[in-house]
Amino acid sequence: MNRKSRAFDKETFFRALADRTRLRLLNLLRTDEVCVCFFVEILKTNQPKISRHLAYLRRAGIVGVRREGQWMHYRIIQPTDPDAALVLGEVMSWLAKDQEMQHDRERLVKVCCAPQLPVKIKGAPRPAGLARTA
Amino acid sequence: MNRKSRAFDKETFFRALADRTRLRLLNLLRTDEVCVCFFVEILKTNQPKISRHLAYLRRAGIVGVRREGQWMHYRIIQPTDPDAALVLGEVMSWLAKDQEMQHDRERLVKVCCAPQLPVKIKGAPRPAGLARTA
DNA sequence: CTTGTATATACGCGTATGCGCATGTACGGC
DNA sequence: GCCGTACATGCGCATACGCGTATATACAAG
Repeated sequence: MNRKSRAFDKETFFRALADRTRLRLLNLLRTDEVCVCFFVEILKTNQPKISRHLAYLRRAGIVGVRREGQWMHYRIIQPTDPDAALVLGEVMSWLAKDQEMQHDRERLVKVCCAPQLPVKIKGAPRPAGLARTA
Repeated sequence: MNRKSRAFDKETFFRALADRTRLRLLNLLRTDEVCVCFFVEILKTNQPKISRHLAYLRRAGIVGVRREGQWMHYRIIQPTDPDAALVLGEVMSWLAKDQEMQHDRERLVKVCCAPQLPVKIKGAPRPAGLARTA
């Protein structure tokens, strides 16, 4: 094996997509990197749950992370396997048509574009280019 | 709900793809309908295992069945959700590039085009248009 | 109606998965 | 050094999954 695992694991890839919470996370990542605390706020769940699902997506080679101080910014990355990347692209477009997914994104825009962030994430760095993608 | 379930279940769909045995079954179905007994022969496993995985794929809306006497012919069907159909198409092309999958198909061609079928499936109806797709 | 073949399903088991809760780790500010 | 915040991970539990074995169902032939 090289730095990456030798053959892209299709089972792990699809299993990563086979969970509603993970699909909702991916949907929120469609256009921006997003900080963990926003996921917690938008999906209205506890933080360990979010972190574990993000870790799963990371192990599957679907998302990457960037640290900024104490905040972790997650983003979608191109899977090493180009066919996986193709499939993932289709999946993302699919998600964009889902009603619950659209609702999630509206909430994300509303929260992070508001003049005041909610108390629980008062200092968090906001996603960059959201408003026009709703 | 109508005849079909109202909203296509993405979780079930992806979970159906998150298993190597099921991916191998789909790969063997890429160009033809195939009878259960051939799966048992090609994947070299027991029959209940095959039937259960096929049932899973059927519940996920990915394959359909046709009865011919005592034989059951499985085939890939278009998922009711057009985006699922798109994704499935990409996945099938992806499988076509996988080495183990290619090997499976070679074995299928070799078995079903041989002058004599193996003893265990001596009377089984063979898939139709295989030889040129190998 | 009985037997044989092809396929589906029930059962029991070991293991994996997702969860909430508690704790560990990494960073910033003092 | 200390403490507080953001995030990750360990633990215990309930549930789901895949498996092999045994059994049930559906059809064909006699």
